[in-house]
Amino acid sequence: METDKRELHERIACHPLVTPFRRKVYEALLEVPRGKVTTYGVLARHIGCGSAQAVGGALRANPFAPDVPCHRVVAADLSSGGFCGCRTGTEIARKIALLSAEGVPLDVEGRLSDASRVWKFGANA
DNA sequence: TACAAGCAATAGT
DNA sequence: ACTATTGCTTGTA
Repeated sequence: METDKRELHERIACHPLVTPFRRKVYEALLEVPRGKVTTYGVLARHIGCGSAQAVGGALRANPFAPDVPCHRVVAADLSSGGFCGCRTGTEIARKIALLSAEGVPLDVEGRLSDASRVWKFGANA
């Protein structure tokens, strides 16, 4: 039994710091199934934005973590990217652990071992 | 309201 | 490896 997604969506909509753009980012992120990841670029493109940095900026201030699985977002290079505003450190180790617990194989460097684990919106598995 | 700087990135040189 | 580009957020004037 999982959390009511609708409630989470309403929670997002009610948040004062959440702009329409951020909301798109979070909702798109919720479309990524467990055991899969996505990249900043793909996610940005999916929400109609050409800047992955904008996505990064939105996730950096993600007030819904880990309800919004920001840890399922990696860089196009398959590197871990960042987590909770940190690009390296204990937080990243936490991100790796979370992904590993979801069935996503990560290298000891925090890199994705299998590129096919990347979720492309519309390209089903 | 207007302007400038920065960001968990990516692509191209 | 480095620079340029990208769209959005935040802070300051």
